[in-house]
Amino acid sequence: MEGSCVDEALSHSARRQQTPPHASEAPQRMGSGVSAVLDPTPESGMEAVSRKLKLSSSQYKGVVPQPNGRWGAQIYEKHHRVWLGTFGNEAEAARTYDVAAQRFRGRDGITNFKPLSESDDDEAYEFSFLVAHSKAEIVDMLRKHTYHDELQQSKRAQGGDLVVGRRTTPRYLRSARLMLFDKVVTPSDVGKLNRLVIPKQHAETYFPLESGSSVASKGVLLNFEDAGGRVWRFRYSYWSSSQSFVLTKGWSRFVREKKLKAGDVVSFWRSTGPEKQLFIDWRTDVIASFRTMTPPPTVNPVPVVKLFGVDISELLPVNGGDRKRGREAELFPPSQFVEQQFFEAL
DNA sequence: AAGTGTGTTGAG
DNA sequence: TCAACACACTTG
Repeated sequence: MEGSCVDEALSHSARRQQTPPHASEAPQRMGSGVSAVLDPTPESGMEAVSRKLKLSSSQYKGVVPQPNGRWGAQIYEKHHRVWLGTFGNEAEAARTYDVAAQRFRGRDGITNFKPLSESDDDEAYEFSFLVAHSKAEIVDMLRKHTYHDELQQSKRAQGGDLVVGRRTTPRYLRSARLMLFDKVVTPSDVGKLNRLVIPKQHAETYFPLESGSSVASKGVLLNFEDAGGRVWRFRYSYWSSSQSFVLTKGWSRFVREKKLKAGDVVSFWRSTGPEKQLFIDWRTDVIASFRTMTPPPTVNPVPVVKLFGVDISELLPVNGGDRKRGREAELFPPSQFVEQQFFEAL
């Protein structure tokens, strides 16, 4: 079987991109794999013996015709073909390939249709589901045609409501998280102004305030949970004088306690669940720590140990960045950020 | 017999 | 990396 090498570490890097480009349109073509375009004569029994039936190739990537008119799906990795099963219809085989492509090649793997899930949330969820399983497991589901069911089932299993009490929510959320945006903090973001400027485009997209309303000028209080499960509350408002969106009250405390420096990166996340809970995380300025470190520098500033239950500590330098994050690292929740770190580390 | 997936090759 | 093709092997 070719499935033996399937479980190696992910081979390709994935770039973070909100909307991966689609593969070209794939207009439906009916019919079986047997090309009969100009020969509608039904093959009956014996003619097939002498006639060499030409299999019509698939319009879909990763899909190959089978002699009986069905379709096979396959993906290549490391010189080897990984067989993904056979299917009665071409598009189904193509979707199967797509799933494998995402699992094997990351978010930006070329696909026939993806993203199928129209909502970002769904897509984020599906991706975390993929990464949470080994390649072999995914391939197995695909071959047995149970992938979709298992995905749904896992959604259902997660589906329970997270009761948000007055306190912190459970720090280990199972639900997938969607990265909203990163910001490299400027000197003024960590300086005396006690505010963080949210780039306008991101502010309007992710933290909309009714423009001109009193709410906008007075601001609203937003809660963000950090990797350690601690909740930070910031005032978020619009400063008309500078025409900018800012986090004010509460921000300086975050800067102080996290020892944020200019050049560090703050990232914002949102849970994909119905609660739309917000998260904040930060990481050190990779370039700066690269410069100041004495021993062979670590590539990864976040000493993530586990990724969706998969121990990747051997793949990542554990000595971490130059500033400690303590036990927070162990508690770092599943997230696309982690996925990116993971992919990029390989 | 029907269906599946591998061996192999050559193109890109 | 990818699909085309032939055919051995498996399954019902």
